[in-house]
Amino acid sequence: METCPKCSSNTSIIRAGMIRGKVRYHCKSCDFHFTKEHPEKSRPTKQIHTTIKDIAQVMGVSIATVSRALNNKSDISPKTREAIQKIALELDYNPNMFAKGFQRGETKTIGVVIPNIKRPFFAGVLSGIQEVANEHGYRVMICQSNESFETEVTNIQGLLASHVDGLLISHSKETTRFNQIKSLFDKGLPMVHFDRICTEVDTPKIRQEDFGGAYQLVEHLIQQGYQRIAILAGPTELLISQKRKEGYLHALKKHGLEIRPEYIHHGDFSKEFALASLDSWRQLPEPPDAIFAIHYLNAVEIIQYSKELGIQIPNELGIVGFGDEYLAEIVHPALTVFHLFPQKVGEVAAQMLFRVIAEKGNYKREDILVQGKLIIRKSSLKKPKG
Amino acid sequence: METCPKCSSNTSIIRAGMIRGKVRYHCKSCDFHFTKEHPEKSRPTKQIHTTIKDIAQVMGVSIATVSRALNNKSDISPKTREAIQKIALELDYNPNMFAKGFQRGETKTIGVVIPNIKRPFFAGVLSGIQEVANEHGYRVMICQSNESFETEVTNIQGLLASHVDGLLISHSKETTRFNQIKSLFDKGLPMVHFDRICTEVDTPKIRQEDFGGAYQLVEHLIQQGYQRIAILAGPTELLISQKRKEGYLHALKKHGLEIRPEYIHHGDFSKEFALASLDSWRQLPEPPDAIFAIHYLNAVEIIQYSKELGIQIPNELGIVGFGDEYLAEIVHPALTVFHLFPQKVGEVAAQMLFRVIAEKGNYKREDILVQGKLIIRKSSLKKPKG
DNA sequence: TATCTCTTCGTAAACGTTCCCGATAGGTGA
DNA sequence: TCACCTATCGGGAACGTTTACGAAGAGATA
Repeated sequence: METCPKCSSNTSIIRAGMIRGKVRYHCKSCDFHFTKEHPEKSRPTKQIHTTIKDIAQVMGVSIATVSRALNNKSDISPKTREAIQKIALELDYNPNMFAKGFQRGETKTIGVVIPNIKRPFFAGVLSGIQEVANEHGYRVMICQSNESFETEVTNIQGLLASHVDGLLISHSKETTRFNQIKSLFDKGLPMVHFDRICTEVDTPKIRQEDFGGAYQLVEHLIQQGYQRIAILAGPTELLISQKRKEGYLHALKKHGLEIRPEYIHHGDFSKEFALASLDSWRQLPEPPDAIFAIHYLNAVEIIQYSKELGIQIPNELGIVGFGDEYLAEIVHPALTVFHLFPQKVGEVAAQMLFRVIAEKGNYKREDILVQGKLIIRKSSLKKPKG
Repeated sequence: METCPKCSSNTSIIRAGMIRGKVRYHCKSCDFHFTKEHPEKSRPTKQIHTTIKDIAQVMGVSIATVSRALNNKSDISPKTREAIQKIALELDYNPNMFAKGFQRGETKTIGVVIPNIKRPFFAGVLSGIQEVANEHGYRVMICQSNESFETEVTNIQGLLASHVDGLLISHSKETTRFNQIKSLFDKGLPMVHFDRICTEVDTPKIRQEDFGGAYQLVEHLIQQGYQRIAILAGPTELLISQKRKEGYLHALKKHGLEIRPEYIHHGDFSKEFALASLDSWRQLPEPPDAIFAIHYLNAVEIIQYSKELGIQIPNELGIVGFGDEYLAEIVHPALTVFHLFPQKVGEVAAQMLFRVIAEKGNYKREDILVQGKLIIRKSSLKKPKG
């Protein structure tokens, strides 16, 4: 016969069914339900983290005092403060950012959404972001969309669940609907766009000198005496694609050159696309005498392929591109590029985000253009140098 | 005269000093201290996140029920569950991972410590880690040490404060003391080392085929007829440096070639180091006729510099390297490399970490060697191909 | 009707931290 | 001695979530 844990009676106990696999009892005299308990109380889990509670226990003070000591707050005597800090050091305490963030409503973490880490541009951006974030005492959470809209949405969802304090976004190629981030923006989540920006939301935007760079590259080609300049552009939807094409068109117009639609190819940056474009251009009655590739890899691929085909660079064909410096230097002939500063983009973007976070919504929106630099090498030097 | 909020007396109130800028009172009749309160109760902060409490309020049920519904637990009727899930969707709810992690003691976040994101190898590793982490529903927090021991320690400290569930580490060049991670390991924090591993702690280690790759590269050089093979190694402390050198030495020994100390240069992977090494080797009475650079960038730099110096590659000087495929293909002459699979390394490392996490300490430690692949190109082809 | 059963829901504690507010001790000046 | 003061400490609520366990009710069985 069982005993009621409440009134200690053992005469008025009846069985009252099963619950969660255990027998349930009912004490009629005090009207109390209960189950048999199992005497299992082992907590063998090794404790990885020291808490302020541990410190409080050791010191014989309250957790409030420990908190004050560790955060250098007032209302505490220097002696106590130092003693606690010493113990904290000894016990190898470090604060649980989760609990901290949880209670203060901020997590000291920012989220970054990019298409692909492996692309040197984004790796550089990340490096810049990291640096600035570290200076501000923030951690960085990174997600890749792999150019998939769906993944991007899921990623942002995940970052949001982790309660990031802010978001740095560079959209995937696929992304054309922005209701998700629009709603986040409306809710007041600090966000900054960079590179692959989105014009439909009123966030600060960090961009590279796409228009100006393209303009400078094409103008350089024209000054070198090239007349029939083709452009190997990216996907039509991509903003950098549009901007760089605009720079290209503007340079042509400015210098009175004809714009020929057959010289304008849009593609997906793949090697196949680049080579096929070159093939098709060569079959024109008037093939281009220079190519502006908005992606440096395509430019490099064109150079390699031209060598295979026996095309003389830069005399028969001038080539310029956007982007990465190192590879451009290595290829033969070295590639004239408009060099961008990925790390700088990351730094500027992160700094902007921290401004937005600090100013709590009432910031003045601002767009920033990170300057690039024209680097002239042999792939476009038709004239003798000088 | 003030009124005591406890006994409502207003005759026995005396001032009792100041506290936190406010006047303090003392009621003598009920022995109660109090301050004047300021009637400020505004909460204008826009709410970014919906909580289960919000849902519970809307539905008129308890938060426990909401939690059960959203986590597909038992003890709930299908009708209620569906209704709650519908509301949750409408209210755009997503769970606060912080609170969740906080209460369950796990954060669904892993930390990664690497020397530098910008290096293609690590970018590739990260990409692999990300992918596997996503599959497991984990988020990734990344830190760069920038090859600084101090930064590395701080980073790990920070990740720990964020209560990551596990750690993936590739050490900086500087790191020679491992007491920090040793103590973490002893506390039971799941950890996996990759690439720049640490032999002093009994963690699972993911390595690349350093020894085997170096052996294959050098053997290939020997088979091509090169006799005086030099090695451009990295810092002595670095394990990959040691392993690759061992492979080099083993190949020489196996084929009966003399080991010449003057052919072995240790450095910091910098361009200056590579060029200076080539200069110094050329001044030897018997300069090397082939160079094995354990870092592909050094190999590429040697190729470029050799061209400047008018050295014929591969006839006068054969060159082979470790690493990145794309750049190796682009350079002229194309570089023979032992290709590694960074993404694979990341995937394997992450998978291993999740195994460790899942098996809660009682896992069997295992080291994994991620296979590489010898890719022969022109920079080492002395003999006509075939 | 008395006893037993199962389903479904609510209550409350716990996680680690911060912060508001009151408590207490020891002063000072009249 | 009484009114007043300051410095320093503790108690406890709050943050969002999960979960152990009890409550309530309906139905089944005797």
